[in-house]
Amino acid sequence: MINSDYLKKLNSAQKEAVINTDGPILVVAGAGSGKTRVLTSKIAHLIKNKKVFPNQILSVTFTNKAAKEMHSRVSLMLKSEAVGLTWLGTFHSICAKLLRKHAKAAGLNSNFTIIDYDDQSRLIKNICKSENIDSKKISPKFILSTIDKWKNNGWYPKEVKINRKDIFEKIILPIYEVYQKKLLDLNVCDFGDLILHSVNILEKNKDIREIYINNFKYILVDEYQDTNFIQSKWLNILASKHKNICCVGDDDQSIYSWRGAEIKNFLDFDKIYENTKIIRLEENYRSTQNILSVASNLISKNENRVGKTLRTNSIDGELVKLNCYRNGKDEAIGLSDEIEKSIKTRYSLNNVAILVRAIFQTREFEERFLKIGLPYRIIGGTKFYERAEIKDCIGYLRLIYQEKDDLAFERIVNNPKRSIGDTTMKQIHEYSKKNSTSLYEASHKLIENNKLKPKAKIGLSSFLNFVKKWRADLSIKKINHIKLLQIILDESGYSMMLKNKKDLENENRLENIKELLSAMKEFDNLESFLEHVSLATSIDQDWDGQKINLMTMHASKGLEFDIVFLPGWEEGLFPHQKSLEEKGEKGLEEERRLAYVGITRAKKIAYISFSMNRFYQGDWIDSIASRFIEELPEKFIEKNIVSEDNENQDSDFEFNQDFEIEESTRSPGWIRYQKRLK
DNA sequence: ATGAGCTAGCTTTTT
DNA sequence: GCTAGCTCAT
Repeated sequence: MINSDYLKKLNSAQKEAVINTDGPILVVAGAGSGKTRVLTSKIAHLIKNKKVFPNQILSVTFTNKAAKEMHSRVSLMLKSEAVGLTWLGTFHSICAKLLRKHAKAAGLNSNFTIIDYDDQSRLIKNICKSENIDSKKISPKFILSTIDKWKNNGWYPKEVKINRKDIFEKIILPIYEVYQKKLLDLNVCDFGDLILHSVNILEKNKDIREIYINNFKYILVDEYQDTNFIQSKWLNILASKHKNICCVGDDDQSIYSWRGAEIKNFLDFDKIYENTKIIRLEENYRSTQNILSVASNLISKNENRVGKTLRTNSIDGELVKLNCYRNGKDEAIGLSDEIEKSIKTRYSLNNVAILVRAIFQTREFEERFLKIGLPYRIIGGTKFYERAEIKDCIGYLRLIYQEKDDLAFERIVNNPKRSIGDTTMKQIHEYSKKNSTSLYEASHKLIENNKLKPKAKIGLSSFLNFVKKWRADLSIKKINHIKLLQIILDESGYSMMLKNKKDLENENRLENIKELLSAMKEFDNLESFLEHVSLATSIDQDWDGQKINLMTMHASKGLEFDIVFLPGWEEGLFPHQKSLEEKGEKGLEEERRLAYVGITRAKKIAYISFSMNRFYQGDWIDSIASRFIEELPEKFIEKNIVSEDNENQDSDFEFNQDFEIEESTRSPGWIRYQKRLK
């Protein structure tokens, strides 16, 4: 009975994690130990063997990608039985769903809009202006991060406990108060609100709480080490009745403390839940023994961790390679030469990754790859839905969908230009404030009352007429959301504006809009598309073709590659100076975990490198090898010493810095580059 | 209402 | 050294 197909593929620890369904369980899942397999098998097991209804299982992840991955894997196992897994999603999407059902209890309408950082920032700036707070003294960014911190602590304005040591907090608190009120007025939520309101509703309303704590017989949580206070509270409330909560995570991969994640949730799980069963997944299915040894050795330098020993049945494989370069450019050259000479023929470029600490580090490699014609893709960077042109499109759609959406109104009313400047906007704002109406409504009234300058009046009324027309297109003519956006782009003159400026950037923008239009096809209607957009950051990366992957180590979590390059291991850069300055020893440990994440992405070969000199923020700086390099176990490392200079053996190693110029100019990539020039 | 000119800041960023 | 964001002048 229990030996169903999906159980046969599991090792004993994994199986134990799957079949122990009842009571609190903490699965300590080392890198590459098959935690997603455990989670998905567990869902299958609950439905198939325990006869649990899919909608009684709450499965939470942090990213859309992870949720999608889980869903598709479960679907593969269960086929049609997986239908009805309605509560599988990210913290934010599940909270949004819950909140839409009970919006009234939080003082919202169920059609509230979820706003992003940009909108938040604009709101804060507006508030600072009207409250006469100099935004040079306290940046909106800082204000928002403080508010976010408070929300992560579960504090509404009234509940904030000011940190007396922080001189800014007492200035920020009144802003928070106004901000929070403004959000309700506008019928919008920021990301923090989704969870904060949800917790609040569950706490304050017994009837609503009962619905969910009865319904969620089983709760599964992915990446538990990344939860913050309010998220864990939310889980604790929901698990309070059945206590069948299974959290999976790896304390060694906790790299988001700066986003409010508290490993404490993970480390103290068994203190919160009596009789917690702790299961360790220590068998690694990803990396070679050598790679694993290096990673394990490094992470063992951390004090603050549960502690585990990863094993593998895999071969020792190649030693982890450690290279020193003269400068950043040489590093890029050396690395690309290695790819050309020995990697490219044996591995798919899709299985090669360069993982960096900070995103700007990718530039050096990009330049090199462009020069020698190696294809690459950058993962991360500016998010698709954060691009200006995409936000403009969404702004139009949002305003059409919801008249009250002042933030959308502000964004697009003068874009493309309709001669609506600051003066007009000020008038609209004042009117809307005085009469408590939306900006849209206020504009109407101002035109009716003939209060505007002629030029502005023409621009504004044509804009309003278009909006009215588009709304009719949507609600009366029942035009679908894709066609609607095309009409908008056409009639508003937005497309024209982009087409008229003929440069690469605008061509890119048009491309992006095309991509947006095609992404919209996945959704049935405008409403579901807008919900998706507000909770999504990127549309699926193109995995077409063979390309080297460039990304930050943060972005690489959860991924794996045959070949991994880890350049830039220099003091100041990695571990990053700021991290040490702000968080001291704790910061250092998090950086070390980041190194651990980086190394454990590699399946076959890992290359670590640093350079003696780097052009950084406009200056050449001498750099020294990262302290992490000294922590690497010599036994599993191959130092590429080209030099005969052995004098300083004790004070670490010396690398030959005298690369001959010809060496690099004769590289395969260079030759190809020369050929292309002809 | 657009652009020149200046200043500040410069880590990561699952949602 | 680069660039985003702001101010001030046109």
